[in-house]
Amino acid sequence: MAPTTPTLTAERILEATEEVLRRHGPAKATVVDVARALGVSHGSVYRHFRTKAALREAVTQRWLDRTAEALSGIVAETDRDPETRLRDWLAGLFAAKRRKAGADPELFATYSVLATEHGGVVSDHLTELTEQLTRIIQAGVDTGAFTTADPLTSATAVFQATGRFHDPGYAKEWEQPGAQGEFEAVVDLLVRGLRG
Amino acid sequence: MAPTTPTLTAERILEATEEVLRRHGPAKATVVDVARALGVSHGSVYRHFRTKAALREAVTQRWLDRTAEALSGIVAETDRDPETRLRDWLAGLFAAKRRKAGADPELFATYSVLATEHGGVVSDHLTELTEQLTRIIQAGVDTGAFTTADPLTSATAVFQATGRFHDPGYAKEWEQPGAQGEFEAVVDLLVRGLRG
DNA sequence: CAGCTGACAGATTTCAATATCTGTCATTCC
DNA sequence: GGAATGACAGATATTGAAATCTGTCAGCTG
Repeated sequence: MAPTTPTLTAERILEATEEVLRRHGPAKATVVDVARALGVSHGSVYRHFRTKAALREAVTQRWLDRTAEALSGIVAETDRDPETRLRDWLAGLFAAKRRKAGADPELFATYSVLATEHGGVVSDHLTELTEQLTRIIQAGVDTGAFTTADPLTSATAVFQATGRFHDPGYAKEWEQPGAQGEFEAVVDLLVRGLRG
Repeated sequence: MAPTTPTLTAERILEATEEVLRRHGPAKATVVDVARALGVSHGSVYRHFRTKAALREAVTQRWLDRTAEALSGIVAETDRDPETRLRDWLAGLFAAKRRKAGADPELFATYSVLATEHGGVVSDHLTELTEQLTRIIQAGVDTGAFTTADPLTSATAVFQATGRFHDPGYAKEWEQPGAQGEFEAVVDLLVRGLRG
């Protein structure tokens, strides 16, 4: 059959939006640009997303969800030692962020701007990650590896204490020589604290 | 004797600069404004500071030095228990930052901008604070309260892990309900880790 | 008729002319 | 004579008019 125009879906729009953001940056990426990239009028984009802000929010959520999903595997490996899983989870988060920031700094900076624009989805993302951490710490309490009165409080503390190694605001420092060692020192201290 | 025009000193210029920054903000504060506030020509200001950047850097350093000096007292109290001093030092840093940010948010935001403009003095400031922390932790190792292979590494880890409670970038969150509790949870975890 | 288009009003951004500022230095003032 | 001034050139910031964008919707198209 002859090549037919693919249907305009939300997913295709999000892909085009990411591409436009990569090319133009957050300040200059317009809905008209996205429509042009798809070969449709900008009115069609508004059929799928009520506002430009909603479109940007959706593309931001998509990006954050990828990170959360990549880490959820470690949470699910309930046969493995909780302390090792905790270390792997934190190292995985740091490595993923550092890799993204290093591989395409401009796109990373763009998503950092989008994230500050859409506090709501970021907040949900952080809640999701803290939940994952809570499950690993709870597993450690169950095996006796960790001691804590409240796994959620401890998970929040661990997540916040490692903020320097996952908060995009610190991205510049992730490539500096001492960063990996500093990360390990913080994790060691926190793990020792959890062992109680 | 009759009231005479006070001599134009670097200190008077720094005071006027802070006032101009408070009034106009970092983007609109000019050297001409500072000179006008002092009733002199802007050429006279350039006699004391080579460039506008040097003037801004000096006023930034002055501000950072006040924080470091306020905390140095706790380091000097060598007769007190190191764990308590560590907790007091961290709580003092958090309280001082939170108070400044709450009392005059615009001036605080202004100094935050200046700080990012002048990485060098900030870097020195952070080194100074980490040194203070190192001395407290070393005291704890000496009394047997703390266990660590390297007090400087541990001090760096403690300082970075508490970044959310002193880095100006997080100022908005310091006034939120849970902040004090989250701070205490992080400090408890870190202190437990230091006890080893 | 479900989805797409493009003209439109109001909001936002761009751009170039204009004004202000930075940093220098020959001259003035005490 | 040491400190201060103010005119100046080049750099930076402000402003307002013109261009573009956002979001809507009546009508087109397959």
